[in-house]
Amino acid sequence: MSRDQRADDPAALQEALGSFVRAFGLHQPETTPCGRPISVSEAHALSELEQEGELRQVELTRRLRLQKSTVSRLVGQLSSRGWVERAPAPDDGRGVVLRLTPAGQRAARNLAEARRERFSRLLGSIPAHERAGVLHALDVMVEALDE
Amino acid sequence: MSRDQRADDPAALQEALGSFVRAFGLHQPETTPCGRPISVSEAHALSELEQEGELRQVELTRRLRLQKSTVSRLVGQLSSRGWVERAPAPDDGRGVVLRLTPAGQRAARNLAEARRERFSRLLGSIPAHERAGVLHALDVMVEALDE
DNA sequence: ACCTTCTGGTTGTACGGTCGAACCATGTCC
DNA sequence: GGACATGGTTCGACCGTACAACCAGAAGGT
Repeated sequence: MSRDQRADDPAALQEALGSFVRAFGLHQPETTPCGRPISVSEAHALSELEQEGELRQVELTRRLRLQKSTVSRLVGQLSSRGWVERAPAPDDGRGVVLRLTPAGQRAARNLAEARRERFSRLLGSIPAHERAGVLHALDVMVEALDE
Repeated sequence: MSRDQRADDPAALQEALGSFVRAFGLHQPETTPCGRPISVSEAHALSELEQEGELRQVELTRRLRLQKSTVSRLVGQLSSRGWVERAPAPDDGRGVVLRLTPAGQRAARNLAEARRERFSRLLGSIPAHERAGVLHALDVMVEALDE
């Protein structure tokens, strides 16, 4: 099948993506694909917080694309694990600022390490000269999905 | 961070993939990304059955990467919607052979159509000069996963 | 033949992530 | 200052999934 024909057959893309999602275990969101006893959403939250240092809860909601109620509970779980601190936002009396505790930073690093191993294997299966293109393509798709 | 550094960092891949999964709404498995009142797993099951015509239940379990109990219930739901028929396997007294009913075939076609539209819109949001690259990147990833 | 083990399916139970709605407090705008 | 919008929390419900127990049929060895 030629390249142009494939571009006109979006179902093939869905097929491939569906297989990918299942192969990665993403259909079971309560365990991370890396085998850690932590949910996918929690892992993403940890990752965002580690990267940003501080994050407004509403911003986390936006990035995770969840309802605010869900994020509230999610943060509550992370907090009761001792991984996240909530502080009142200095510039907005309604807001909450989230930050990782030292224990949370350790957890995030451990998680990142497990993730790194898992994805190293996947990345290793991608020819080196294709890697940048794959990453760029995923960025492009996310951007497209936001419109 | 330069492009090459990023390309060799598995965390970047995870980042990109995580964003994509969330942007696509896959973190909410009880509604299909196409906005249909049908779960992602049901959609996949329908798709597999449409493609294969007939499928042993155990084979569906394998393809969907679910537990057999989950698939049993899943099939029960599709059956009570009148979309799937169960018949005893001719060569194995334990087995169950699944097949789409006419209504199920219609549902599968409708679903495929909705999916097509969704992906067409997605493709439409991707700058034309990026499309070939994105399609190619997806191919590469699927290939990498099959190893 | 018989016993054991494996395999495909079903049912019961529990868990957990997500949403929507109701509600409160605070910010914003006319 | 009143109306509306925004950030968070809590409550209730839904649903997909796993695990375990169980049953029935197949497979293989003695």
